[in-house]
Amino acid sequence: MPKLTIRDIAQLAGLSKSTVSLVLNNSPKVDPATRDRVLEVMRSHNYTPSTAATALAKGRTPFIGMIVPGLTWHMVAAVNWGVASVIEQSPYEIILYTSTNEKDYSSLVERIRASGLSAGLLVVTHDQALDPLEKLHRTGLPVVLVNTLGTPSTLPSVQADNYEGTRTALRHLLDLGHTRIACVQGLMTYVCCQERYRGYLDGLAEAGIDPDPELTVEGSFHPPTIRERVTELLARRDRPTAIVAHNDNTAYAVMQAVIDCGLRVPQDVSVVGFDDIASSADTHPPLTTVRQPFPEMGKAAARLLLETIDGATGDAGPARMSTSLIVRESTARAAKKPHRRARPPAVGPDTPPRTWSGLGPNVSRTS
Amino acid sequence: MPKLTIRDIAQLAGLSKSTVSLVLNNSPKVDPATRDRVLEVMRSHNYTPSTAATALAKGRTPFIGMIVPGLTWHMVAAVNWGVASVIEQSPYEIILYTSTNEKDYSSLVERIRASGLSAGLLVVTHDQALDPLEKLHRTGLPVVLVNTLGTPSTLPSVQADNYEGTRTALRHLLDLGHTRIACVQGLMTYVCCQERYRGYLDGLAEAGIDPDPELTVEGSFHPPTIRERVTELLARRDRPTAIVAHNDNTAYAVMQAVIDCGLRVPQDVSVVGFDDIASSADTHPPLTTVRQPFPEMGKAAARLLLETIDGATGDAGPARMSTSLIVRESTARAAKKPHRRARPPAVGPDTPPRTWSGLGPNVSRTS
DNA sequence: CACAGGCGTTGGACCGCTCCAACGCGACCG
DNA sequence: CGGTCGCGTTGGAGCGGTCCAACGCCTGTG
Repeated sequence: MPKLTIRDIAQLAGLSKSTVSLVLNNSPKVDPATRDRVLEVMRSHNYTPSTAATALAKGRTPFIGMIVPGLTWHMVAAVNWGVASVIEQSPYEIILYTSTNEKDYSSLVERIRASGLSAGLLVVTHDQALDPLEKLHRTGLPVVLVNTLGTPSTLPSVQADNYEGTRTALRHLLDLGHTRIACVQGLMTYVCCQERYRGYLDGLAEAGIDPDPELTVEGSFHPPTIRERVTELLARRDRPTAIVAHNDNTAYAVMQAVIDCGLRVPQDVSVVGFDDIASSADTHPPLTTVRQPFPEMGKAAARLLLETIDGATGDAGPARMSTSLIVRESTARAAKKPHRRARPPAVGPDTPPRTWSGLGPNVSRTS
Repeated sequence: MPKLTIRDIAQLAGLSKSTVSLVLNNSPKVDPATRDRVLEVMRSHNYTPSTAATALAKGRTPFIGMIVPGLTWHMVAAVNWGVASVIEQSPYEIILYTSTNEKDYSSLVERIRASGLSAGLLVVTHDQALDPLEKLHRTGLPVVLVNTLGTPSTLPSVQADNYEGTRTALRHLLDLGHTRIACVQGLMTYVCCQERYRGYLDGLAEAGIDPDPELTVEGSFHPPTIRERVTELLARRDRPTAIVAHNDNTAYAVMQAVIDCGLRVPQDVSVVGFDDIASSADTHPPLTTVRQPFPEMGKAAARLLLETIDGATGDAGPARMSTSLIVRESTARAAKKPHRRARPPAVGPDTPPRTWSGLGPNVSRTS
C-alpha cells in the first residue's frame, strides 16, 4: 500500500493540507468539529506524518543523542532505563552513540555535531576530556552530563550526592559502635571518589575521631589488588572493625578478603559499599550499601535536557540527587574488645588455592 | 553562522546543485577535476548535507532501530559493542528502543513501524512473543535477532552454538577424568537452555555414560535456590566431581555452594560456566567457562541486517556462531576415589550466617 | 446597509536534497 | 561537413511536511 501523505488525508477529509497540518500541530485555531473529522480520517487510514519531511520543514530534528561508554556497567543500563522512560513520553527518539575509546571521542563528538541530527546530547558516565563537549555546548547544542566520573565541568549535569552518601554510611557505622573504620578508595582521579573520601574523613571528624592514615587503602578498582591490601590491613593487631568501600564491586573484593582471613562478615568486620548495583542484594551476606538513584538520575537528566531544548535558561549547573543507605546484612554492631584473631593469609606454592564463593544477580536471566 | 546548503556549495564551486548532488552520491559520471573542486569547497566550508532533506528526497532513512531489554546484562552491552563497531562504519545511526516490559512490547514495535524511521531492526536478547516482529518483517522491514532466549523463530537471527559449546565443556571434563558430572539448568523455557541441556546429555552419551537424573538440577537462574539445590546434591554419598552450569552467574552460585559445604573448587569439585562474562576472569578461582562471542555476534547481526537492507536475499535463517572453551582454574583432574567428606550445610537460627566471598569485575571503573 | 473585526480555512512558497529528462559540446563517423 | 554519440552538466519537478499572508464568511456596530 502506498504510504499516505498529508495531501491524501486532506482530500479524504475534504480540506486543504494546511488545515490538516494545523491539526497535526494541534493549533487552537482549528474548529473542534473539523479537528475531530481529520483525526478520525487519520486514525482510520493509519496515517503517520513523515518524520523526515517534518524535520526538514520545521528545521529541527526529533532526536536526542546519547553517548554511552563502550563498557558494560550496571549503572549505565540503570541510567538508560530512566532516560528511556522519560524520552519515551516525549516526541524525541534516542540516537545511541557508543564511545569505544578516548581516541575516537572528539571525532565522535564532531560527527554528532556535523550530522546535525541531535537536538540535544546526553552524556552518560563520561570520563573523558570535556573540551569537545564544552565546545559543542557553546555552539548552541544543549548538553547534559549524567553520572560523570572524571573532571568536574561547568556543563549542566546530574550527579549523586557522593559526599552526603558516604557521610550517611559513616553515621550508620558509628551508630553501630564502630570507631576503627577503614576506607578502600576508588580511582582518586575521579571526582566522585574524591567526594566520597571527603565524606569519609568528615564523617569521622564529626564523631571526633582522628582519621588513621593507615586505615585508608589507596584506590585501584582492581579486585586482586584490593584483596591483597585488605588482607594486609586485617592482619594488623589494631585492625578495623568496619570498612567502607568506594563502590560495590570493591566491597565484594573486600568481603572476600575478610573471608580469606578467616574472619566473618559482619560479626568481625562490617562492610559497606556504594552504588547498590543489582547483584548487591544477592551477595552472601547481602551488602549494606549507599544507593545511587540511577534511574532517577537518568530521568532528571532527560528532563533537564528536554527543558533546555525547549528554550529554558540553559545552564542549570550540576544537580545533586540524594542517595539512600540500604541496610542489609553486611553490617552489624561492633564486636567487643578482644576479637577473633585473623588467620594469616595462605601463601606459598603448596597451599591450596584460596577458595571462592560467588555472587549472583538477583535473577540473572542470562541466556 | 548560517548553515550551508547544497546551493551555497554549488555557487561557490561555480556549478549547479545537481552536480554537487552527484558528487555527494559519488556518481561516476562526474569529471574527476570537478569532483575534487567540489570536495575541496565542501571541506573548506565544513559542509555536511542535511540528513532530513536527504532522507526525504531519497525516501529512505539512515537509521537502524535496535531494541534492547530494559535490564542490564553484560551480554547486551557486549553485543551492542559489536553492533556499534559495524554500524559506525556504515552511513547508518542507531536508534535505541528500550523494551521495558512485555505489555508495551507490541506497542513499541508498532511505534517503530509507524514512525517509519528505521530502515531495519536489530533485536537484542529478545525473550518476548515474536508475532509482532514477524508481522513487521513480513511488512518488508528487515529484522534480525541476536542472542534470542525464548521461542525459536523463522526470522533471521544470530545465535551462539549452545549445543556444541556444552559438548566441548563436557569433553573437557571427561578428559580430566570426571564421570559423575552434574548439570545445573537455566530456565528451560529458553531454547538456548534446552540446547545446552541436549549438549550435556549427548556429551555424556558419547562417553558411554548413562545420565543420572539425580545429577540434573532443575532450572531457575535464582542464586539462593541454586545454592540450596547444589548443597543437597553435594551432601550425597555419590556426589558429582564436576558441575556444568547453564551460565556464569549460575556457576558463581554453584561455586559458592561448594565452598559452603566445606569443599574446594576445583580440587573436590570442578565447575564450568557458560557465557564468559567479564567478571568470570576475576572470580576466585577464575572460572572455566564456554565463551559466547557476543561482540562477534553483534557484528554478524549488524552485517546481516545491512546486507538485507541493501537488498540481499533476506532470509538467511539463523546463523550459529561457534563458542570457545576458556579454561581457567575452576576445573581440575577428578579426585581419586574416596574423597573429602562434605560438611552438612549450616542451618538453624544460631548458626553464624554463611560467610561470603565476592567477585569483582576485572577493573570495575564504577563511579 | 456598509464596514470592521474575528474566526476558520486556504494557496503556495519554502525547507535542502535527489533524480530525470534535456542540453551543450567536442569527438568520431560516413 | 552534417549527423550521431557520449560525456559532463544542468534545470526543475518532486519528496511531505510547515507556516504565513490572504481570504471568505458571519457577526456586531454605527
